[in-house]
Amino acid sequence: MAELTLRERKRRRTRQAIVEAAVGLFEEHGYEGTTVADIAEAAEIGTRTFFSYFASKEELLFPESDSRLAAALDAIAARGPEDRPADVLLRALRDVNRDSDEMVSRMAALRMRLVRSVPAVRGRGLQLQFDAQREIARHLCAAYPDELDEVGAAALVGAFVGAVTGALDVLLETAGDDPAAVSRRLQEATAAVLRPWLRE
Amino acid sequence: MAELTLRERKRRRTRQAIVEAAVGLFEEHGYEGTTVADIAEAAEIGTRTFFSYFASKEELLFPESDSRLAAALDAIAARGPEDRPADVLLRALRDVNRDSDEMVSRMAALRMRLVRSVPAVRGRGLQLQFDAQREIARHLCAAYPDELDEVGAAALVGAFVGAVTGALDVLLETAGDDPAAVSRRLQEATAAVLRPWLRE
DNA sequence: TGCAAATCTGCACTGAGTGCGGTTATCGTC
DNA sequence: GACGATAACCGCACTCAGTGCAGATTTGCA
Repeated sequence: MAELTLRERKRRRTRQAIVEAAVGLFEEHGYEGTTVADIAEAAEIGTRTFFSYFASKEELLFPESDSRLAAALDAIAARGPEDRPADVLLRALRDVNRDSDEMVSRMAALRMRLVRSVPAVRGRGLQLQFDAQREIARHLCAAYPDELDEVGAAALVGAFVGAVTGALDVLLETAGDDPAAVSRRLQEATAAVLRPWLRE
Repeated sequence: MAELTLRERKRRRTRQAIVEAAVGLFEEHGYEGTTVADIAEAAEIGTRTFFSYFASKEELLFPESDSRLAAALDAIAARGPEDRPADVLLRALRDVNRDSDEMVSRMAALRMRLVRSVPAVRGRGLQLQFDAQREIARHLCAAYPDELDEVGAAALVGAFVGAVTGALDVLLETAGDDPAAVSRRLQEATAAVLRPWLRE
């Protein structure tokens, strides 16, 4: 079943070791207080080798951004015949957030903290999000060729994602760290803002 | 009237020289093909001095982001008694875009091209936009204390800015470089997406 | 004129990231 | 099990962005 060659298994183990070393060091000394050389040493690899696993120091923090995008695309693909584009999008965003109930993980919590505190990490995060948005818009446009053109789809997706991102930003600033409460208030706030679209 | 000390005049002149040198070099060799040392040499200053004018190479490209934010805040401050939050925001976004009819300038055109082609520049641009968004939301919330809480305001602003940004991204990809046409189609697309808010 | 403050700049440094080349480990095959 | 191909590892020397410092120069102001 696990048809993994030794090479691949080893590579995964090393990759995991790098991530764990990095998470530990980031928690201890902060992102900017940790050099790639530190991480490499802790993971027992050469500094040069680090860059054959991750293209940059930031990349380390965004390994599964693809899986969140995939979840959103799945939600579009699995749309029902009654669904309007806005319904599909809202479900997609919920699915993505549900997936991130793995938010309990150390990695995800750390990433969220760093996105909010380290400019370089925030820039990278926003960039990835923006790229994902574009991809989602493309698929949504393809799913509703009669109702949306490319520009309209991009605007719609941008509006939804922007609302969620903006609300989440403020929520994390004010609310405590209780993930359930944050999730609930996020649902409330976005539902309130997006209501004009959903009833009609 | 121009009560500028010699020091300040000189400093402005140098700053302008840096910008012009950089724009020329970026157009000729691309952003990543131009080093800070190249820019400094072309502007006839020491490399070290560059960093006393701009904190980083990217900063060079976003000098007046403050003025666009100010335009948006002005629009909020100048709201009429009949205006709903969404109306104010729409006008704010229009004002910001109108200001950027200085888009004819070399600098702005170059920036737009680089934002779309150079990851580091895009990251920085998105980050500045996000920060501006937060500031706008704060003011909007203060202007409508009965209707918006902080989270709701952030969600609303995020939705509007996200719609415009998403639409503009696709537009610039597909449409030609005619600024008037882009501007018109942008208005159409965002108006279509945001319609649910504006009639009610 | 003269003193204080701001500015300019070279120098030495750190840290991210790349290209190259040699070494070692793994793979598939015989 | 041996063997050639391939992939991974990793040191070295390099480029570039950015910082701290300290000395020289210029400007502001009394």
